[in-house]
Amino acid sequence: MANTFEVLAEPRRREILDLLRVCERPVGDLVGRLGLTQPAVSKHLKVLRAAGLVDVRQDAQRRWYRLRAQPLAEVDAWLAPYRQFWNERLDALERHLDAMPDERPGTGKTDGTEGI
Amino acid sequence: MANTFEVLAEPRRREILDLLRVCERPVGDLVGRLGLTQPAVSKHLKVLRAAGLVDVRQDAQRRWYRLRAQPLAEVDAWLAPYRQFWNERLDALERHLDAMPDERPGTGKTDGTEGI
DNA sequence: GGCGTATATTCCATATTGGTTATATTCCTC
DNA sequence: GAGGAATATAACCAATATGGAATATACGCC
Repeated sequence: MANTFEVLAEPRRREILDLLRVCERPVGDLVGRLGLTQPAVSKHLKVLRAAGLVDVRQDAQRRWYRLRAQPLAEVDAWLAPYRQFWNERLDALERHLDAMPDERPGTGKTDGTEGI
Repeated sequence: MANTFEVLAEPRRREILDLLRVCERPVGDLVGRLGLTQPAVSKHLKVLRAAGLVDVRQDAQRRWYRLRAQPLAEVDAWLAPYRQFWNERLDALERHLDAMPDERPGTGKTDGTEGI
């Protein structure tokens, strides 16, 4: 496993991250909210820990899990060049609309700078 | 499958997307660049197509595959709330470093307290 | 030290996936 | 219409991940 993308592929693990984004939580809390058995949750947490996506803090028998979002930056970085790509699509739509006979809702200004 | 995250979990599929981001390509081209067998590539393309991540255009026997980045916006949307999160961390680190008495690494001070 | 709680780990059965080989389909060219 | 190129599909195998039940471990408390 070890790869962030694979780790995120599991819906349950994304749920766990979503929960941990709100606050630090012990395993039992996650078990209750996810409707999974305790071993299943522990296993997912192990995977998340191995990927550096969560951190543990031990407090007696309880272990508080905390989000570490940093590895998600890797995903974000991979996504970055694509972002421009899907913006292009939107821009194309926009240009298309702009190119239409000047029927802009709102401003009637035509200063000629909109083609940029 | 069908879920964008799961589809992206495969390194080979991300490679395919990376290649298609550059330009539209026929299957054979991908086969050559990935060093995979043709059936393997076709399977990945099928998965990508099912997920709406690529589009096909038929031209005689050749099929040109093209990127459709839109589903990646879904991933981006999931990532959004986390983005703030990892910025916080960096900011915290920055504040931490700023708050330190001028003990920046590289100042040559050797009082032996840095092994923390 | 024994007990109960909270969590991790092991073992097992099942399911899915990615790859390979072989075959089918589609379309062009001769 | 026969042959060949480009791609898709089918059948099969090996590897792996997931979930559950049972068990082990760690810790605080009495």
